[in-house]
Amino acid sequence: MALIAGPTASGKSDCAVRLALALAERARPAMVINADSAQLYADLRVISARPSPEEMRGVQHLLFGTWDGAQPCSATDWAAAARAEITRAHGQGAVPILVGGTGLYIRTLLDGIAPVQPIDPDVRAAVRALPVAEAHAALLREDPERAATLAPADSARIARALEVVRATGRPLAAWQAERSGGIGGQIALHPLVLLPERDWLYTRCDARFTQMLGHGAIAEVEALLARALDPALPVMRAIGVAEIAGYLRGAWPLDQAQARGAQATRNYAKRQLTWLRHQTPAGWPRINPEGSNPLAAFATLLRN
RNA sequence: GCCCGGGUAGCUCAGUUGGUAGAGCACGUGACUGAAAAUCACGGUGUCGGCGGUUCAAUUCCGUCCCCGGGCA
Repeated sequence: MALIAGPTASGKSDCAVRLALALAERARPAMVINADSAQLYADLRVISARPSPEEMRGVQHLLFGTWDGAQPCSATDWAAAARAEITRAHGQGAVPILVGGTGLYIRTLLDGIAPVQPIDPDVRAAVRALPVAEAHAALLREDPERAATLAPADSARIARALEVVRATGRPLAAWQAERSGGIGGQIALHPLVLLPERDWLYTRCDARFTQMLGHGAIAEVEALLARALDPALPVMRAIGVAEIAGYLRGAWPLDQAQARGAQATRNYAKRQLTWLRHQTPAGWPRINPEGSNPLAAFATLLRN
């Protein structure tokens, strides 16, 4: 299995397609599997920069736009879906090529994750309805050990820790002592991390968001808003949704929406770079995609 | 030309009854175990428009000049 990880706008989709075509030339079928938490959703074609049929160049692409926005996709959900596709590819003698920028998804697939059972929806709803300060206070009582390790403003992690103790009766740390579901030990992994230079990447982030606005992003967000989904859902929090929604409701002009969207894209790209630099095994090769040939990193895979 | 208001961090602005300054955002660095395009933590931003004067000490007071906005002519 090949893995191409990189921040937004780093050109990783194109790398994946080129690798797939190179493999096909050597009579080895290959398919691209999405490891991006936004490109997964059917509602986010333009705004997530999902590759177009032309960009796919005849290479089979899986898990792109296959998830309905009304349904949140957790890291475990994605890992299960990816595992199934990888198994099927291997069964066909094909090489799966994972592409994406969602570090937690990739880590969950390879290393597994704490086997916490699904949380009771009522418990989850109650916890998420709490203001952070109250949730933190509750966590100090119910799981003081975990509370001590979290910043009092870290709403997402505090809510997670709290829903886990409440729904399972065990603190999160107890669950996290174990990891399950990882396939990293069972596959031959050929990873590549794209670490572009900052200015180059930011310029591309800006250009990309501007381009989206001219290619149907506004209509796409309009259609998404018309579904009247829970604003807390992952689809609703994708970059560009809030920015364009503000324009549609008249809160700010289009150029503002563009500036905000580009800004959010850059901020996100920075977070991804930090993740990729430090959360990824040191042994994984890293390259600057600007001006270097990514296929060189897959020499052994292409030789076999 | 005259009268107001304003010139402080990359941006928007606060502030100092005279002891060389601060928020948000941007930016940088980092964290990351079932929402991760999420959620956080930390960090420095600096000729306080220029030049003079008063003062032990001026970003702050005074003078003058420049620039921006508004009004009057």
